[in-house]
Amino acid sequence: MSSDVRPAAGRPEVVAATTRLEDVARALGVSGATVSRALSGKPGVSREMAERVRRTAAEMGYVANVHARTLAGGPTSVLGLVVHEIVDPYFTEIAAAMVDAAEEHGLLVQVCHAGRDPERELKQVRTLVAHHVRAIVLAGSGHLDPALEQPTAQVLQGFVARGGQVAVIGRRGLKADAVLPDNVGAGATIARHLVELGHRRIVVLGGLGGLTTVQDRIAGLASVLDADPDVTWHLEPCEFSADGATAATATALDAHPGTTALVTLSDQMATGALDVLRRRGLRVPDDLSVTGFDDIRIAAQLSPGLTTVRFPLTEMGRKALDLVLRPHTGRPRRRTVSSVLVPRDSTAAPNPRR
Amino acid sequence: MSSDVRPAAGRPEVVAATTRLEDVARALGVSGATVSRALSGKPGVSREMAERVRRTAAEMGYVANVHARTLAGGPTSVLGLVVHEIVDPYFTEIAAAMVDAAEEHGLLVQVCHAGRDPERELKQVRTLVAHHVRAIVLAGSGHLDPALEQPTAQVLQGFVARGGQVAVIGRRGLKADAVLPDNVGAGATIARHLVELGHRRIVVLGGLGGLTTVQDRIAGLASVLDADPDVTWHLEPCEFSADGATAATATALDAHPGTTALVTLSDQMATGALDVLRRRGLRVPDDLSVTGFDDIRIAAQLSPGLTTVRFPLTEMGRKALDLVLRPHTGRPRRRTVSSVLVPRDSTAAPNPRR
DNA sequence: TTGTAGGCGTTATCAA
DNA sequence: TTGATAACGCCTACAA
Repeated sequence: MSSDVRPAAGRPEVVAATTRLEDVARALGVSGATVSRALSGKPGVSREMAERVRRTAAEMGYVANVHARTLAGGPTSVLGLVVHEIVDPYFTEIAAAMVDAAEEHGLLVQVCHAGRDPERELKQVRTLVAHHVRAIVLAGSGHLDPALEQPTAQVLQGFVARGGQVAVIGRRGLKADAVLPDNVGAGATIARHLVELGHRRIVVLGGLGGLTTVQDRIAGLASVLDADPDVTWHLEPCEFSADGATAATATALDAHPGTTALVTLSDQMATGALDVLRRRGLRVPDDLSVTGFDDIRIAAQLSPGLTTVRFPLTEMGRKALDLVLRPHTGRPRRRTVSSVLVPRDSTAAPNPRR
Repeated sequence: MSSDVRPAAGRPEVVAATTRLEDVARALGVSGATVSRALSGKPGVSREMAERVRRTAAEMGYVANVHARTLAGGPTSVLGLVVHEIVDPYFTEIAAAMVDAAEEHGLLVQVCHAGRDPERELKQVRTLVAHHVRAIVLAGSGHLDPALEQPTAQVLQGFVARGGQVAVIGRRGLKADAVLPDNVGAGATIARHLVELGHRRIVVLGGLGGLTTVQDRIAGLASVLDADPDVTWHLEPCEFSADGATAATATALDAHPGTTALVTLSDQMATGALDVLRRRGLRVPDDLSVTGFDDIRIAAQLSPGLTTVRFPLTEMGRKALDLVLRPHTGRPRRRTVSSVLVPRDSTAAPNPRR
């Protein structure tokens, strides 16, 4: 007697067992191989047979077991996405774009949270690899210290070698397909905007954390600010977060009293800075102009509306998915996305009375 | 010769094959069974053996193949989360909490986006079921029309019958473990706050969309407002979104000129309303008080800070994970979470000059 | 305490 | 065009 018979049911089965490939095959009196081929649209099955199989499978409510399929070497329908901070709207918008776009392709996205910790990131990537996801997308700044990226890079390399796809967003250290926001250009844009408004004493919040994004944005700012002999600017060491900005803003205000413009390296940081200014009774932009980066959703809802440089986050997410879904083996492809200045009410010409 | 030997490497392997259980076993000179037991903390392995295995596995960067494990009957390490809108901070915070908490348990979360569309939701749930996720969490309001929920309910029932776990957040129609925000209570809280401030002419934005959350919040508001004979209030039909609020705010202002307080059913809606008021040159709270629901992160960052009722979103996410991870079979468990009034600057006593 | 062997549901490789 | 049959990598009775 075949061992392939489901547990005999003396009484009616309570637990509706999943219908398997075999069940469909037996119902049709054909082999599992045929059903498999028919269902995955592979050649080697007659038109009518394929049709019959499909119909029966549908009637029986058959859904392939993803694990069995993957184990046997079939294609995976899951994508992995690793972000630094899920609650950060910057990543949320990217993630949302990917989840949406993935759905259009019948794919699922596994979201991981690395908290800017290289070790945690490594662990997440390892997990995704173990899940045999079809592709892995890493979103968020890389680290200046290559040693921190090395282990991850190695795991990813193995993943790619085994047919996996990899793409990164906003990360230039890893040798992979990349969607790269022009952070240097964005920095220059912000700096130009402030200089044109007449600001000559500027404080930039940032530099801590060893992130390439931070470095690039600062480099862009410096390229403009350093070129103008009338401008004095200071880099106030600050973590790349709202809380970091809260702390650094207070320090900076005390250390550089003549400042007329405060540049933060992200909209998130700007919210922290605005909080402090409000508590101190300083008016924006009358007393101080403030700027951000990214143009996340809330930038427009803040009051005053935040002047910032927009990166097309949704587009970036979709582009990454696109890269990852269009396999290729040559050298890494790069999609640079540039920023657009979004002037709002948080910047103005410096107040002459100060 | 064992067929279990990896492709002989005449030259150094380029393709780093995944290390398997077997590889770890061989490295230690033990059987796969021992490694399996040691790694999954099962009894039947000596303390020191277990320790050696764990160390070696870690050194070799071994991560179990999820598909093989699941196929062999092991536990699944993936959770499914279906939310209405990923970009909505309400869901983002819940999702973040779940992803984080899941990681602590070595689990991954597959995030799905249903866009408040029952059919799309059904499809997402089906996909998750096909992926044999360990548990499915549905976050977000249910529909007033039970017929819309029925197909999903049925699929979930089959999932549970096969050992799956299900929990919902903020959804009372489905027969499953649930984390239920006290929306009625929150509505009452907001209404009481406004009445106590002295408001007598109030407009509530909401009612469209057929969502239970909306119905409950309105019921809570009504329970207080209707009880006060001095209060006149109107329900302005409005979609449950920021854009909806934008449109409805304009209409409501024109239709009910004497209004002193504008109640929106979510913080998101409040941002839409505030936008309109700002554009119309109306000051909040001097000309009009405005309230929200949920206390999502940006509520505090708006200017004026938004008066709202806080639901502990992070806690709700973790609670749902908790329910889902502590299997049980009896009747559905319910965890009700109550709200707290968060008075900020968007509400004040009505201006007597108006 | 440890090892052996069979099976989980598919896909892929051969034959037929 | 179809059908056996061997992987895929792990878990778990059962044996030792």
